[in-house]
Amino acid sequence: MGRHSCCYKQKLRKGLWSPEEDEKLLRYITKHGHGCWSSVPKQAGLQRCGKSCRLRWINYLRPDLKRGTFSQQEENLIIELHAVLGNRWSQIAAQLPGRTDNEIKNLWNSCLKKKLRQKGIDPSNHKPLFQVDNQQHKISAANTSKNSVNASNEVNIHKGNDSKFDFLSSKMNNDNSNFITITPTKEFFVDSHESLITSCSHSDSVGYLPFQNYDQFNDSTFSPDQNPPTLRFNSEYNSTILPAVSSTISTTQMGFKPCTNFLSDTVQYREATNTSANCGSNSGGSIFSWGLADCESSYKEAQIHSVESDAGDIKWAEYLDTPFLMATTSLQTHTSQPTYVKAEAHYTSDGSNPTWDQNHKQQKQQHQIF
DNA sequence: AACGTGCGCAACCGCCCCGCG
DNA sequence: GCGCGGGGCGGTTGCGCACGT
Repeated sequence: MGRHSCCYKQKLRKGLWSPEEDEKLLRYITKHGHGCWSSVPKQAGLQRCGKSCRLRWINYLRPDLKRGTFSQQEENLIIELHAVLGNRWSQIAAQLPGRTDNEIKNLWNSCLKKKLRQKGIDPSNHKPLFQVDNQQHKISAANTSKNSVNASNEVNIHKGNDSKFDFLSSKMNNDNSNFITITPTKEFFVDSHESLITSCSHSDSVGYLPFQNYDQFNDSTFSPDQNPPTLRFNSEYNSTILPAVSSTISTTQMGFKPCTNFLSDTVQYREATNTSANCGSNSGGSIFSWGLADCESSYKEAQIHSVESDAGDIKWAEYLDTPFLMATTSLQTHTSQPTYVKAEAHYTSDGSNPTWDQNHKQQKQQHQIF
């Protein structure tokens, strides 16, 4: 642990790299590749430690690096990814071609955190700052609850003051259980644009229902070729979402919608998702894939089917590795039968618009999702 | 012009993980 | 199983620049 042995060696330069050093390192790696980093400085004739060389190469000399300021799309994407991945800068950077983890980390610490706070968002958990107080309130309520609810089913509910949401009524159950019953007074959506239910299961991520941005709330009827797809829960359900309170995180799994979209105004958000789509196509999938669900391009087929396993069984890694969008949420009906919905959006690199899989109608009937 | 302040960025530090002997 | 070294990552620092007073 601690310092690497190379750092103890004498006469090793530290600090800023000179153009001559850059030139030496660049020339060496271009010709020989880096191989074992610890041997690079010696071979390249540099008075640096291997780690320093590696860092310099990765963060500055690499030929595929993108220079210049971050675009709005990139910033939005970083925010969304951070909501999912937390401070896993290398994983975030992996989704932004030409950007380094260091660059993204710097941007986050110097700029994005500030922006989020200005928008009233806690950058550490992507929740509205005022919700922290509410959350504490709910935790107290939870402590009095007799019910024990699997964390994998937890979801926080934030009902904004926005009058647009009077189609939903919610109340705490009278029996002190930690449920909030949501009774849609008209059709109740899980919408790929607005994410009525959102969030992710990542350990540090906090999910909630971002009701703040419902300008585009879509109450149109679902159509197979609707673009983008909209998931809608049957209005006949008086749905209970489990549970209303959580001491830590919400883990209802909703892969296709990171919980940060409300940060951006609609235009920005659409731009961001389009970027995701493009990147997803370029990278052949991975984490961008679920972002594709929000996009209006780049994925071709989509299908909805139920998930047999518990929501908690769905590993976050699946979101990261799968080439598909996966949107999973749990919704417990009055019959106490959880309904898990998993949406997969298959995309292709040709940028064509998505279409729903042909059998989705049958599936939606079977599971009474729509 | 001089000074103070804030900010962005490059680089370092410290730790963890993993492979190897 | 253990120690060591390399690679990698996230957190932090400090330099240099821009800007305001």
